[in-house]
Amino acid sequence: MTDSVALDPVDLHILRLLQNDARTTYRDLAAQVGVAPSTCLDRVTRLRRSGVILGHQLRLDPAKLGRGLEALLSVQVRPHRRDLVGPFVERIRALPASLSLFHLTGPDDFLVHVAVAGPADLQRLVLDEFTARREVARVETRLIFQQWECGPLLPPEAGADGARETAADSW
Amino acid sequence: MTDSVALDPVDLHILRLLQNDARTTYRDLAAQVGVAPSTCLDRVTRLRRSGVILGHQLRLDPAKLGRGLEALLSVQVRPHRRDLVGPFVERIRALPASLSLFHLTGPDDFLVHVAVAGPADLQRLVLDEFTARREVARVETRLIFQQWECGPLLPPEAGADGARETAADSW
DNA sequence: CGTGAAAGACGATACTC
DNA sequence: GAGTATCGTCTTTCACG
Repeated sequence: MTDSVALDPVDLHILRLLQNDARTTYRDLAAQVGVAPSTCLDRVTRLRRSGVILGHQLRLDPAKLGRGLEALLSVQVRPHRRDLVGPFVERIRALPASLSLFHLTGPDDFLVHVAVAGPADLQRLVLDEFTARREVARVETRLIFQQWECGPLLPPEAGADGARETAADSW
Repeated sequence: MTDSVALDPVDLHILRLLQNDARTTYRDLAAQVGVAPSTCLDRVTRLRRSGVILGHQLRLDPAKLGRGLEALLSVQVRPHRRDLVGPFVERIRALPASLSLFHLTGPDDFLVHVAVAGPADLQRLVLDEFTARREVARVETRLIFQQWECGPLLPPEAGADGARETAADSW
């Protein structure tokens, strides 16, 4: 289930192109990769079935939707027990302001990425939805100035090596 | 540019459906929304031009690509000057391990979401790409146990209200 | 601004090497 | 596993309401 999947250069090329534009047609894909369209379709189908491709997502601009202020909330849930954590997670996920939620190691248990209309909404969110809950011991709010998506996700060995295995040298 | 865009119920319905599956055909979209396929195409084209829809992205499973370990790195860049911050951002974005990068308020200036093969790679990443740089004053590493994507992003007033304006009451 | 039909393009399958 | 041909379906355009 969580096993790494064997990917050949054709798969990688396809993935790289699809990450630039997930709506590229199989014809264009085939032309750029240098194989037949049916091969592309076959590869993509296989990648979907094997779970490498989880789905297609629409990227929206929060600011254009009237959510110009984004923030990260570090949250301590105490006591950190399953019967409190489960409902907490579901509650946070259901908030319209929530974009994504992380369960982390370290002093703060959760990190919540939220998008709101402005400072007043953020204050209301923190007070009404977080600190108002008994299991929330602490909330630390950090505003997001700017945000960057990074290069396409590719296997570690993709590039030009294969020499290192588990990085057991370099000491 | 960063202005909020006026969206009618048809736009919102389309956005909600496309966020579930960005590859829904205009035909299915039309059937569910209750308008003609060509109208759907027109709306989506308009939403792309107005910048509400930034693009279509492929969601991949990092674990299936041999990147089973994800982490968040809080980074202090000191001194926090433009001539140091700019190159730092570009360097981090270019790392294969980087997924996304945030510039934040608070004691830690940046948060980096990374995906690596395992603990050894994470250690190497922190030592070679972060603490080795002179402008990086501090790095705090937190592992990601689990991660959730939250509900579709929609305008604040979408739902059932319109009563609150700037939340100036409730005190 | 939305609709409906027509033309071109695309995705998916079957067949062949 | 990869390429070619084909059919059914979808996307996209355009004139019209």
